Amino acid sequence: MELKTLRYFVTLGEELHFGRAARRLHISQPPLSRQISRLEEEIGAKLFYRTQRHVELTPAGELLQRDASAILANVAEAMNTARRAGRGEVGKLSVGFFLGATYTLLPRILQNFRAQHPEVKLVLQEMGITQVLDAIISGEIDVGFLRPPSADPAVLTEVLLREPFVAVVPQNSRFRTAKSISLKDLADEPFIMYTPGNSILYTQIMTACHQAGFQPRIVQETRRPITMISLVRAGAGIALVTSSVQATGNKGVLFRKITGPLPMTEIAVAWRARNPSPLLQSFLKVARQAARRKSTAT
Amino acid sequence: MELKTLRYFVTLGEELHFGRAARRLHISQPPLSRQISRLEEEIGAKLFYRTQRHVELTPAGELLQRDASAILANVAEAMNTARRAGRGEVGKLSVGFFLGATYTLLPRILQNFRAQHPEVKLVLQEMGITQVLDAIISGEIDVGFLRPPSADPAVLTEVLLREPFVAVVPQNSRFRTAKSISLKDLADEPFIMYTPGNSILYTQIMTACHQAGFQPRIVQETRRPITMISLVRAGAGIALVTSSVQATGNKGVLFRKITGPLPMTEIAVAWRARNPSPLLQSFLKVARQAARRKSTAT
DNA sequence: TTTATTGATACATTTCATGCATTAATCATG
DNA sequence: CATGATTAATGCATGAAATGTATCAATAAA
Repeated sequence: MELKTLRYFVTLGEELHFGRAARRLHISQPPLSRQISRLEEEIGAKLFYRTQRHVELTPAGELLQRDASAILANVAEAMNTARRAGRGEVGKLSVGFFLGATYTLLPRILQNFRAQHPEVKLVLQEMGITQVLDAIISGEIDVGFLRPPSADPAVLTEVLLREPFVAVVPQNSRFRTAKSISLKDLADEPFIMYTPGNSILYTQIMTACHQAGFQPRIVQETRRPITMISLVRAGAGIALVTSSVQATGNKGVLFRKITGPLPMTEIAVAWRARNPSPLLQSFLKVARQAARRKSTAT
Repeated sequence: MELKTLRYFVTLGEELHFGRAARRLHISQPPLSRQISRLEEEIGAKLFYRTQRHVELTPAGELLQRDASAILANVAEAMNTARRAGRGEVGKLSVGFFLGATYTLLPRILQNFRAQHPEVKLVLQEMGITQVLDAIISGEIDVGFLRPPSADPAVLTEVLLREPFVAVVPQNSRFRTAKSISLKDLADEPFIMYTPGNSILYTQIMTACHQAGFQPRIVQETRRPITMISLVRAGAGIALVTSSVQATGNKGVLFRKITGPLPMTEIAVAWRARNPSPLLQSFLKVARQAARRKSTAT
């Protein structure tokens, strides 16, 4: 049983005339006759009542006519779906990310990607930076956001965003009139700090303070920048956070630029090497575009 | 796009190994490679990631895999349905009948037919005898029940049942002790009669009375034997009905055999000549069987 | 480095649908 | 009633397309 036969059958079922049907199919009449009778033989039932003057569908033919049309439509649709999937227009993409990517970068990327690929299902998972790397390697996610460096050679990374640290100070702070703050001016301030565990930021800040010649006095530790800001607002001390955190709102606190030895922190997108999925490529393209626009905007 | 190609694709998608898949398909490996790449070309997207060591489905391939399996299953099912329809095991059959067939004959036929062909949809329509004939000719129904004769040569009929008339008399009738009644004994009784219009029974009864030497005194006319019985019960007169009407129940009235010139009435099944539908043939077969058993039972 | 495995390619072969010519059967027309 | 036209089926030669055998290229394992 081949689709060609079904197409012949459906056309003949519509025309009910071997000559006309053959013409519509761009073949001559004899092969159509042959194919139809071969089909009838294969099914083991007459599909057309035919005299030399009249062609009509049998009950069996009528049933098959309906089914065959549906099948042909399904085939066409399946091919179309596969074609679009090949161009990265449909499918599923799993994305893993750490908290720091959620402030400005990720929302923009997701928004653009959804606009360009409305039929792609995005599966989003928040996780720690190290978990992002593991998930990429294990194949649990197709693409992830993390802070470089990532050691694994099977994972490719590309820095999307470089952002400075900013100081978070209370509204009544002595820094409230300053446009920027030198890092060593903070030497005597109580610090609200990232948890040392899985945060590269902790290392960056501690190193920078060391270079500036002091050891920060840490009064509180937390993973979440939002919590830091709340604590600053409550007067517990000052904090250093990445610039993008400002996007979450700044009621009750002030953000100030930092001068001194603090490096920029980086957010990178990462994916499994040898993953030629067109969806992944599309996603990376959108991510790069969004990052470019974001960078200029900052 | 042909089903053969889809079958190759599905098998390869299951095996993920050209050699094994080819073996399962009873072909050698090269044609499989060719067919798959031809399919990829046609769709315009890679369906497998393949190195010389590993074969894996692409996202597009995975989608098509699902669709293709479903399509192949649908094709198999469609062929099966058509095959069974060819044997008269599935489909639709429209049956038209007149009131008189509904007492004993039709229920038995339908019950047997439904038991033997559970997947055949029966469309039932009650109509007058003349309408049955018209509906057969027009193709509105496939098979009908009527009282012969039917004039049309395009319609074949076959008598299924011959039944006598019986007299319906009130319980307090002077005939209550009689085992049978001679037709001419009814000469002075008030008659409850079929409507002359479309009832052959009217003609039969009137003719018989005439032969018996009297003109019945008609006090009431109705189409429905049930109504006649009600009227008899109410004391309006006596009636002559076909024997099978007794099956509807006889509370309050008595049924008595008639002797005399009254002929049997016939119920026939009728169908369009040149209707080779296997369903029709099955139905006729069941009808004949049911009629034979019914006849002996009466 | 060697050997085995696996998918792709080259070419001859076979299979099978197709087209042309013709036949048989039915319907319309004079 | 006979003739011609129409339509589906059949016979036969042709051609296209899939198949099989042999082979190559690339990778992984020993």
